[in-house]
Amino acid sequence: MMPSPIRVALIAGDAPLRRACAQLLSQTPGFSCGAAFGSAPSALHGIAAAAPDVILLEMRLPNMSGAACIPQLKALLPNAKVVMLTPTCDRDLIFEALEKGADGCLLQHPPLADVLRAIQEVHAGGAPMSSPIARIVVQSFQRPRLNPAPLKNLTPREEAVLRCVSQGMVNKEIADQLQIAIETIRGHLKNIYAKLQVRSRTEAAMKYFR
Amino acid sequence: MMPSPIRVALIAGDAPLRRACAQLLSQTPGFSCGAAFGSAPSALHGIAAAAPDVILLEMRLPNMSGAACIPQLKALLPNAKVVMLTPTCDRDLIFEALEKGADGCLLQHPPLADVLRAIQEVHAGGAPMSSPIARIVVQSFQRPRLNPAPLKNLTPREEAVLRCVSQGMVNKEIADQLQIAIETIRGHLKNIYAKLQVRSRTEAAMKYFR
DNA sequence: TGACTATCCCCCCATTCGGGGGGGGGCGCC
DNA sequence: GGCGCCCCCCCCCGAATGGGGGGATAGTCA
Repeated sequence: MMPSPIRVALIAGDAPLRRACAQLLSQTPGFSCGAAFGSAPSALHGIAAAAPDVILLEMRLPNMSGAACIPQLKALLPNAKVVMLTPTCDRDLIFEALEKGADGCLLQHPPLADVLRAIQEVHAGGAPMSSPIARIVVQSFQRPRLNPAPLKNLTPREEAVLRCVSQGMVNKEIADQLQIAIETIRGHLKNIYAKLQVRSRTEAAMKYFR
Repeated sequence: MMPSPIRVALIAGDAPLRRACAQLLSQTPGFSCGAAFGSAPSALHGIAAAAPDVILLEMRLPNMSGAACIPQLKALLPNAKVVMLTPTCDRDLIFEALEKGADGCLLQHPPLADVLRAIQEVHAGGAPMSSPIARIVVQSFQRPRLNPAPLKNLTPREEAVLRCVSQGMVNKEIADQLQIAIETIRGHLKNIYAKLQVRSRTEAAMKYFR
């Protein structure tokens, strides 16, 4: 028996892209193109009726960032998955989209065939990303390793103190925890502030946990 | 003309897994299994000689977290790509690996065939991830939006104050910035502490930004 | 040996902070 | 009109904080 096709909605300002996707989806078994919109407002008005499983959303829409309307789409269709189509590998665009709730992110330029696999993948609970985008996303996790560098000149003891500070402990509690005098804590803190170029424990804690 | 095969090194404590991978790699055109190690120390000693393009690294190694030796591997072989094999979708394991510099992350249990595609992908500059892992990674970007929920009971003004606090400002600076009296800041802070169940600005800042 | 650093401890002092009161004005809802 | 909430301002007080000194010990390294 045939599984019911995945209903896909398209939101893209780029008319050729929209037509190409719609045609591809209509012609491929297992997929159906429920609706296609050229702008965010028209999509927000009409998409609920289409009840798509997956929404293909172009990043650059007229008058509006594609990412900006993800929350509204999710509000209308909490179970729909949103796959972004981005023209470039701009980090900010990608991160904005992911933060707003995108479930996947594809480069819209290259082989449209990948779109079909991505739709299946996102519908199955995955998070399809084009290779360069996945790379950017993964690298964003490594960035935090560039930060510890500046605070690597902290001595082990100072780091321990800072860790306590970043947990919200007051000096007395830190002294207690580390089994040293409170005056020592204050001494370490002075050094930490100097090395981190900050003026307060809160600032230091934020630098530590960025 | 035949492109030179991708040289792969294996580091896995799980002997059956290691054997299965090695066999698969040896038998598949375009791949070669340059070396296989059962532990981190043996790998760190012998892997340079193998000069692999891609390193398959099991997360759970005897005596050592697999992620922990990524930096050393990268130091020995700066151009090698590291693909982690994880037995579970444990968020902490995954994030640790990515932070230490892993270039990809696969579930080791299911179809080993994916491994071949992942190796090609990572070698081509991508960041292969199994679906559930990609999903976790993507969701981690949305976490920042899930956090504001608990502190959603903050009034707009309180949130503004807290944002300033989390930037390390002292009360006077906040009062300045928001153009209100310092006493008002202190008032807002009292409410913030009560709502967030904390006792200090540092604790509040950490809750706001964790 | 001396220079250097990490760790630990102590002093003083002005400022800030946290916690406890007390107000007033505005806005929306029942 | 009352009631609750938000935003704003003020008081007091003790404790914590930050910033400035000082010094002791031990280990490393050249």
